[in-house]
Amino acid sequence: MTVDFEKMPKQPGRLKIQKRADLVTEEIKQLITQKNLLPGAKLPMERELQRLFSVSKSTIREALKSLEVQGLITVSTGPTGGATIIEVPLARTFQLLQNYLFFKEVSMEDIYAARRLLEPELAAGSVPFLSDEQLDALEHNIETCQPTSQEPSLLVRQRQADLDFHDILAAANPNPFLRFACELINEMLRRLVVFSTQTPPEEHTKFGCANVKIHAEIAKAARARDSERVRTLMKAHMEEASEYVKRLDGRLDGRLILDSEMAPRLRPLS
Amino acid sequence: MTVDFEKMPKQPGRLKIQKRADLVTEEIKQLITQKNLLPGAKLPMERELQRLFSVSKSTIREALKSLEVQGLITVSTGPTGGATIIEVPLARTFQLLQNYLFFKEVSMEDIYAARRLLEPELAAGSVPFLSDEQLDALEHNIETCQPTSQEPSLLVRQRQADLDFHDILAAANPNPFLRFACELINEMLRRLVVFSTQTPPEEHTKFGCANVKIHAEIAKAARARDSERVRTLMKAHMEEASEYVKRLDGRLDGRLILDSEMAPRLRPLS
DNA sequence: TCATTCTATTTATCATGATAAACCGGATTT
DNA sequence: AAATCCGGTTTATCATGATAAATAGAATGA
Repeated sequence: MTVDFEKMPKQPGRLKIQKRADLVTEEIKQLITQKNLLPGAKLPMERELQRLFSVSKSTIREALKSLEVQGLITVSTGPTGGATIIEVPLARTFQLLQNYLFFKEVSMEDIYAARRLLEPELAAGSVPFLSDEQLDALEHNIETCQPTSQEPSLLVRQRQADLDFHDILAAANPNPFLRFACELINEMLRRLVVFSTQTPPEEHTKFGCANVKIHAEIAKAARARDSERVRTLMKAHMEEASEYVKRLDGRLDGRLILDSEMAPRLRPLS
Repeated sequence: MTVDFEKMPKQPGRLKIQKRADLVTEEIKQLITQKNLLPGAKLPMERELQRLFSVSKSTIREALKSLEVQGLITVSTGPTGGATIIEVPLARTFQLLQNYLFFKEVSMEDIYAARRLLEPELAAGSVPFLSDEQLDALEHNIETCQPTSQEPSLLVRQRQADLDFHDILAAANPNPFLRFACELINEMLRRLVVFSTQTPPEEHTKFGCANVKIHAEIAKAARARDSERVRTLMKAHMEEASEYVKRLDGRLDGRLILDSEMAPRLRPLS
């Protein structure tokens, strides 16, 4: 169990010497993989981990911090406290991914190029798996989305609710990878899209109305379990939305996402 | 600049009290966003950061470790050492993403469902931007892929090279989001696919031959700058590959990716 | 029964070194 | 000119507490 700290003094080759904390992090990861530790399982307490890997307090704390940042554990105080394995939260993954995209200058067109391809397939694939509650939620969401006012804050809320519709569909899809991709796109649109303040609010309202209309059709087709119609409608929806966003001068706000922004993410669904 | 450490003693609401190290991490991130610090820029040295945020050595070290794990900085020793901002490496992002997918049981079909949608569009979009070097690389890659032997290790290498073909195409695409999605898929296939040892090697060879054949056609169409033909060919390629992988009983090895596995990732292309 | 208080446990953060290792740049030697 | 050595700087890791805060569970009281 103890780590073999072979540090060759001058390794001119590729692999750089890892820090002890990173080695310990890897050891713990291997432990998780090998012993098939599931979310909820607890790691030994700090003092024991120190003994286990023969490292000091600071080193084990850095290793735990690493795992915490990666979203693999949470650490709590008190008796029965310590590190608990958790399923990596989607929000955390999104944040880490956003770090990557921060340096890339992703445009709205870039996102929609992928969204156009994925969403129709996602929606069609979800249809057979939509529960009655989810179908209700889709219909209820449409009501919430009904554009009534042109107040700026309401327009933002409306766009949020609009994305919730797509998240409900995503939640029902059995393909975790496709689901993740679409949830990621939704999250990016939700958090990073900013519209030019110059565009007239009427345009926004028109956009909202168009969305509500096609969402209603999609919900109806979903209720009828007509996957192919859902696919067709969603395809049209994506084309249309893509055009609107372009006209409304939607841009992505390129910035790093902070943990503190992630907290209020707790929508009713999953 | 100093952090306001308002810790309300009992906040029954949602947002949990963040640790100092995490607050400092956020402060530094905001610094990066606000001052538009580019890769290569250096943060102040540890001692100064301690003063700047009024925290102890351990806390600032945890904050820096957090940023390091997120791939936003590297830390080096010596004079002119300290934290340097870097572009988040793709490999790091892939690793963090794999942490998320580790708990999700993604199947081969799941990956290919997305790949079928994305790859044809990616390839078509890359065609106008392929440099002569990249076109050469595509053609050269086909030669390397030529299945000659049925030795197991060679079969693995062949599959790797096969994926390199797709990475070359991805590298030329101007859409960073689409590019990332496809590179991620390639990386997952490269690292996590395991085939049943029972399937006869002839099948693998047949798979390899089919790939070489269609790759050659794609390369030819790319050389002719025929985007639409590339799209059509790639679509067929994806359908075919999907079938082969199913027949060869390809599975995804669900495990956590370790940093030490990431080191040898340095292919010739960007 | 239910709510409150107490207490032991464990992490969070700070403090303060000490030693080792890596590293840049300049001086020295070959 | 090139290789080597050396000194000062900075991080890496360890050591060893001390105090504070959170928490689970037991003890207590209405």
